[in-house]
Amino acid sequence: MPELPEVEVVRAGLARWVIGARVDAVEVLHPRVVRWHEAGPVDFAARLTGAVVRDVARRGKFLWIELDTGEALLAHLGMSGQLVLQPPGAEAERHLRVRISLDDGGSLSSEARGRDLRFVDQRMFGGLDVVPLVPTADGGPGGRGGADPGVWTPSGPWLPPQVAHIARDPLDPTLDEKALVARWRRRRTGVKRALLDQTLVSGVGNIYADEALWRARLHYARPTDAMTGPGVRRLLVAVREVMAGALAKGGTSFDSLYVNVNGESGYFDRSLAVYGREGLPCPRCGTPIRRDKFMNRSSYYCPRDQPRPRAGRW
DNA sequence: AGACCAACCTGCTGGC
DNA sequence: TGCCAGCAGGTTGGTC
Repeated sequence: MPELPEVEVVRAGLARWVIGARVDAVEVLHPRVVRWHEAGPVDFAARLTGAVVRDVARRGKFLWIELDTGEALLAHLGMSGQLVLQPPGAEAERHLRVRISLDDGGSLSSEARGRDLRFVDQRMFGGLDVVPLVPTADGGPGGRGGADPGVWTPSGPWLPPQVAHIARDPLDPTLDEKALVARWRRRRTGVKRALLDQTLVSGVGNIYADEALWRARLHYARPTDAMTGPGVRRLLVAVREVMAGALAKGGTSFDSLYVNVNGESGYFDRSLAVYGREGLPCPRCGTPIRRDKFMNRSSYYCPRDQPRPRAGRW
């Protein structure tokens, strides 16, 4: 479900409300959600209990809460995960998996005082872990530490080991665009596969890939190695435009499965040009949007603006 | 090394 | 009403 804009909205919400809070108690209601923590749920809870939140960082679709213990609570939302703040007495969500009780010691704003941080996840493709933060060669998380969505306030030069292979995202000012373009053109694959490859550029998922390809007027199967440098850069501009637009509207929600930390939906779904719009007119030319099965999922595109690839450089 | 796909889960919708 | 196929915003690990 959540792609970069949705994860960033969650990260910023957490940064706003939980920095300075102390973990009072941890309850793991479904062990599968902490399956990445090899030492098990009891150790998971013990490592968190008593820790104080220092910052909230992100790279691609991974986010982590930095703790004063030198470790971090790492989270990935998978397809259906949510991190929400609730009053402790609030009724348990149907798919509540982990409850983390926070105690602010009186230092937080009243809205966050004595809240639960809850991990809710229907399908459990997502999960939580408690991990060490290790120094990295590439100089920092690439995530954003501020409370405003997308505002660049870099955290320290360390990462959870599980995140080391994830590339920087298109909105990251320290993204090495020249190197990305070079890697992109060396790939021998289709342009949508490349967009979805988190080790090449991170944060792009099925929705924003289709939307960016529509903006750039590219068919999903266009070969990466036939693209020119300016062609790759044009596509990156389109990705940035779509993501920035989504961020400004609080992300994309088709239903209650995607919400921010306060349980509110974003409304970028109203701005989507092609995703989920099979048969509806292309906003640019009116041609009915088509849906193809591709990579075991759906690809939406305008058959007129995004014709199937032909030979030649572009 | 790089490309590609099945598997991991639950729940909802639509067709028969 | 029931059953079943198909589908959903992601990542991983395995094969080739």
